[in-house]
Amino acid sequence: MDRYDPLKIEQKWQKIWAETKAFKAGPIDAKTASGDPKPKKYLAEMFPYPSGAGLHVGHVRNFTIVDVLTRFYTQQELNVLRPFGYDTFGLPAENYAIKTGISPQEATKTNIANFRKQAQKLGYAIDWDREINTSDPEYYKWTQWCFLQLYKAGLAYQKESYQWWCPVDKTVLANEQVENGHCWRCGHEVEKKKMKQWFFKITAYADELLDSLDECDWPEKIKTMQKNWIGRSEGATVRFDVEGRPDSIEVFTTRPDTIFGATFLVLAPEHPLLGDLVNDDTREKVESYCADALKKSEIERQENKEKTGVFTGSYAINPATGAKMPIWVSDYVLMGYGTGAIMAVPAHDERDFEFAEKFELPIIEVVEKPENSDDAERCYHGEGELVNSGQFNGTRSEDAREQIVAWLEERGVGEKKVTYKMRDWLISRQRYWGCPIPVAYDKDGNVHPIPEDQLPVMHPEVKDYQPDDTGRSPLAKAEEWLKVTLKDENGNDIECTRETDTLDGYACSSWYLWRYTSPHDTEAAWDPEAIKYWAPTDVYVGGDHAVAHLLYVRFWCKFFADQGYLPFREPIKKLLYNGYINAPDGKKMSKSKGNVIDPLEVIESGYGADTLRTYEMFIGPYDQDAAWNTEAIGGVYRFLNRCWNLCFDDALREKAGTSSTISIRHRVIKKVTDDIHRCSFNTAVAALMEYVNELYKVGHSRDDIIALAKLLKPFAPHLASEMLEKLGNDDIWPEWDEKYLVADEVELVVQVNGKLRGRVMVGVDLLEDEEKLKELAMAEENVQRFIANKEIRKVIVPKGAKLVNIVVA
RNA sequence: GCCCGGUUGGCGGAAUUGGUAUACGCGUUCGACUUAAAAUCGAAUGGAGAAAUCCAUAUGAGUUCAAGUCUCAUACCGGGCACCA
Repeated sequence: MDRYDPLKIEQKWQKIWAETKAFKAGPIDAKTASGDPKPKKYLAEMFPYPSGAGLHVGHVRNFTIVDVLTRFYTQQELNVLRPFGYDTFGLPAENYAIKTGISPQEATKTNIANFRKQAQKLGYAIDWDREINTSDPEYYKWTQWCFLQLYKAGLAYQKESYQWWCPVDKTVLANEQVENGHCWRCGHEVEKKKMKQWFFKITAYADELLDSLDECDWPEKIKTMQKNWIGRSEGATVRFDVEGRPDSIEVFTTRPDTIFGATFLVLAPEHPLLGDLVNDDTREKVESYCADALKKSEIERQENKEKTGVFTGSYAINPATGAKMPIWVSDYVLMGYGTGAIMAVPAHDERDFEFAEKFELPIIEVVEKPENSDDAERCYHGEGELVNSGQFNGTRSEDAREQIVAWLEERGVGEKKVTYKMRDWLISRQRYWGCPIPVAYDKDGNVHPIPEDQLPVMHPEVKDYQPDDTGRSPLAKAEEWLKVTLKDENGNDIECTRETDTLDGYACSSWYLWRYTSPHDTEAAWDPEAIKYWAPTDVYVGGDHAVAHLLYVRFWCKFFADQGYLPFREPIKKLLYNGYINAPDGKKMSKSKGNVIDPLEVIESGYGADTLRTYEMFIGPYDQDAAWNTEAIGGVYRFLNRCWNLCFDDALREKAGTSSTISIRHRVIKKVTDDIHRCSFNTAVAALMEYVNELYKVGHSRDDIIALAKLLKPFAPHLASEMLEKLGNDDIWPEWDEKYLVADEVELVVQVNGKLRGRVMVGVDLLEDEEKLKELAMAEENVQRFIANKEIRKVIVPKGAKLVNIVVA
């Protein structure tokens, strides 16, 4: 007998799969044997950024989950689409180019080739004819087309404002790319810089993005994160007249019920009206305060939570009370949220309270604290009856909210308003290695979109990829490329200069799931027929981008549905968010710590891809983090060896027929099928191990081994293929028959007062006979010891539990 | 601070609907094979106890015939958000 030699058989099957294009998705009009349209499954992982370091064990976990499901559904004879691609635009390739002089195009090509080779070594069931790459002009031509559709619909627009700027990467960043005040790529502290930039109006879909989360079969954790990110809050805007001036200041509040307690206003340092509110005494102080606030990094603003601020010199009038309210400026009010101005109610808001205490401003209680509430609380922000609130005294604060807004509306000084924390998506990047934004500007600075028939706008060749502090990307150095002649509506030439910024990489990944359905279409971004059949994606697997990518795809989906390009409004039916694999020491793997496990090394050390794949599925629940265990992987290798021996070792085969295994076979078929359906991959592998252990003990038939190979195939496809070849069998997913799952006799558990006291074997036919079960249970020897001479209060026989509980006094 | 998760043997974890806690794997121990070792195969393995049995799912209460699972409180660990008015 040959020994199990994973490297040999894996090479053999990978070659066969590549040559036969074994995982090519079926046509969209595929039919079943009975002539009905063939049901489809569309599965994908979050496509990787192909770094120079190659695949890591995290990729392997992510891709293997998709692979197990892909092979499972394929074996069930569904029409399965499982494509693969590369998210190739981005900073690492560009920084590499700066360092080495190797162009991003070159480096990307090399890295893709490496990733492809590695993915093939893992035996993934990928339809390789559908490979895509976001930096391929054939792909980004259509990214630019998407941009133009958003532009035409008014959802791509330019705005000059303060933006997050990373001084190291020398580019602006979206809110979603700033983590705790630091750049998500290089980790450097970000700054605010006033620039004119392109945005996508994701806020236009804020409500739908929030509401339709309910339809998504996604982890609650991710849905909650998205809900918090969108941050919808209902309240009102109220206008406060400025004393002695024609201006009024608009504020946003979620607590209009507390307006009688508003004793001062606070404006953000960036507020445009500030200049008008200062007088000769205060001008200098306010200006220097604002200048300081703008200079401070967001980190500094957050670290120092002690309230600071300056009085502007002006007063506003409270529209509810008519009282005079000083207007202050402070950096605890943010320009980007609401109106950039607040009415301060120190009696009922922690931050306003702190501010009022520090600057000795009046505090007026307007909501009565219930008697049973916590006394330690210095300012009460719960609900209660209104006091000091004129005609609203005695009203519950919950009810007063509506009533007071209605009253303000009547008087024309306020109205209901909903605000969101989510801002529009900033998409300009001052970098070379991104998708060029397909617009140009005439000499007056007017925007002219590049006509669709002139796409793609390709990258110019440049020698120097180094960005600088000018706020213009390296594309600005390609003088010839910059010039473009466009036509106006009368057909006259307009001399224009191209946009030099590139698109945020997240734009490229916002539509790739649809491109996969017709990846080589030269007429459209995606083929309407293909999209109708394949999309939306049935299962999408990844472990990152909870609020960035996963929000952006949903936004684009809704937009293109509105434009008539997509027949659905949610792009991903089921999302599996997998956990990380940490180093054996439990810490994050990182090059600098030297604790990185290289999957290719694991394979080539002799374990092979099947062991690696199966181990990563067995390591724990897919959605939890796990630590690599260099010894435990040996257990999985031993298991696959035992599978091999069952099939190829003649000595073991002789044990066949010594026992009937039909019941355990049907039980494992059911268990593994159920477990894969509920994505409990670790217990599916455990069930297979248990099955093999049993077969070793009691012997086995040929059918037992066929079932084993079929059930094993999603996890260890090479080994399973080798086994099925030897057995001369297909790989169609086995079915179980309920009638084999019930044994003739079952063990009845007997409890006395809930404690296990005895076991009785009873015939299956007796399970329905409650009286007989009670009788048998009470007759058991050990049970007798516990119930003799005791009053029996109750005997419980739960349905289907194979258990009797005797309750005695 | 607020919002989510989580806490089960020496370790990773299982227990899907409230019904036999600790499946499966690692590690450890013993045995077989071997001159020996590795590999492989077999057995044992929550704690205490000679045994009957008792005690164990972070801690404390509660509901129930029955709780790892449900309820309340506390502690600890992880994640997300964080001056969002």
